[in-house]
Amino acid sequence: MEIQLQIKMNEKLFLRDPEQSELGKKIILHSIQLIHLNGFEAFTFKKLAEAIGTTEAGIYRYFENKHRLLMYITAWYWSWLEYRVAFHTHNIKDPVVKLKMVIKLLATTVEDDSRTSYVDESILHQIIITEGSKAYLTKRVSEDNKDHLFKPYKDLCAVIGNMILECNPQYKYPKSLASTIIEMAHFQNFFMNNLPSLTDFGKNKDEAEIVRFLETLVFSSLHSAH
Amino acid sequence: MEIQLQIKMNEKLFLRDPEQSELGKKIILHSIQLIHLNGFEAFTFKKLAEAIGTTEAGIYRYFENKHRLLMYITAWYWSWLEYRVAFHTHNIKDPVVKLKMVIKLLATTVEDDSRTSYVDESILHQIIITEGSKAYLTKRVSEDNKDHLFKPYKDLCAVIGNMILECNPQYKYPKSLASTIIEMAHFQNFFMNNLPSLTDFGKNKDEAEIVRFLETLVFSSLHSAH
DNA sequence: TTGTAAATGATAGTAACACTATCTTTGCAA
DNA sequence: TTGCAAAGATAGTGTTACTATCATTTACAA
Repeated sequence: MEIQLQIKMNEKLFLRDPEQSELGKKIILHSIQLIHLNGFEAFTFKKLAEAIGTTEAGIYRYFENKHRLLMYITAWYWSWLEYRVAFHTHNIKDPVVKLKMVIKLLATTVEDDSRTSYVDESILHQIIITEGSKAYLTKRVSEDNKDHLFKPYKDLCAVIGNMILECNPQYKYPKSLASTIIEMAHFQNFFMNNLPSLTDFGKNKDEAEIVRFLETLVFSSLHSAH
Repeated sequence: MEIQLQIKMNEKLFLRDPEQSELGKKIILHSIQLIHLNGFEAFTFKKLAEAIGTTEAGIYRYFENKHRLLMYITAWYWSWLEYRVAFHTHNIKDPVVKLKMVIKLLATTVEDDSRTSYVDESILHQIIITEGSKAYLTKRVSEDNKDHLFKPYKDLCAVIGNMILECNPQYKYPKSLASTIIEMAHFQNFFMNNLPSLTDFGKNKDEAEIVRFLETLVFSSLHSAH
């Protein structure tokens, strides 16, 4: 049984849909690899074009600029994660169990999903950790937000926020707690690997510890009488 | 009584110490303003030189490149904040009260400190929220870390981590909780103002609510039996 | 089979950016 | 007054971030 997973992306993220052509898929595949290799700052369309075997102009037909490409990639990631969350929490009734699953999905290394041939999810996860927040930490956030370019992130946050409310309908900050879980799942991972003294996981560098930290953080908030 | 506040900076952050000359101080003052105005990506040494009334070459005598200048500014901010934390928690014995003070200092708009003539702290606070994490979200983190360029941030984190342990010596993740407080104080502020649906503060846009959110987050963790 | 349009390839060019080099002037101190 | 560091002035280089144009291939439809 061969299933293809296709994610519908906001059309404002691209000039030409990269999923609709070989060149487009190559752009996604190689940009993820190159950003992972050199970091987003050193990543250029010229290098990307060389890696693919096309020219700069070819890339520009798909993406306005490299920041838009980053936004596309991050949006894709959050959409894919929301799908995974839906899949893995399906049929689970206990909201606590669901929330634990979400934390695990967020904070644990992912394996490449063979149903998406042109995206390597394990590398993607790595670059979202380091580069993901650069998608919105700009002067253009509000404009981009009006074009709904961050919708996948916000949707995921809303899903998690609702689970939090299921756990404790009285809890006052479901959305902020949700965005905290999302961001910290990534930042604690980055710190663990790069600035370990900002975490308590430096010795073992074990993602499972991040999961435990987030679980205590979340569930003591939700169970407390505040 | 006129007191000057001087912060000793790591010498690897600059080529020539900006605090030791008029031009240097102008570079700091105007770079903060320009980054605040246009964002870090659009900020260039040429624009900075024009704003100051000098040339690009003049700036390059002080800072290797604009990323180093950002690192200098953020390091300065964290040092200043650590000083403020020390000042405002001095003579307070109750660690819970101390920790609440820290959260307030982190999450609340600061006023310009008149003892530092060449730094406008209220603008500085704003740019650290948006640009601060770009100082370390790079491929060079580990190298830069070896040169101790993030020491002020790590020191602050350690100070907060110790307060956390004072509150509850059994708590397992003092450093991760500390870095979570620091990052979330800023990110929730950014989200509140730019992507409000990621928070529960969108309506009032009131920093006091961020403080309350962080307090419940922190103290339910510290008081719980986990 | 040919016609047509879309996608791609190939090449060129521009303005801005990120530097580096060099030479001159200024200020101030021994 | 000489000497030296800081700053000013000017120029230049390679790269980046795009835009434009025209030729070639492909795909499918008449």
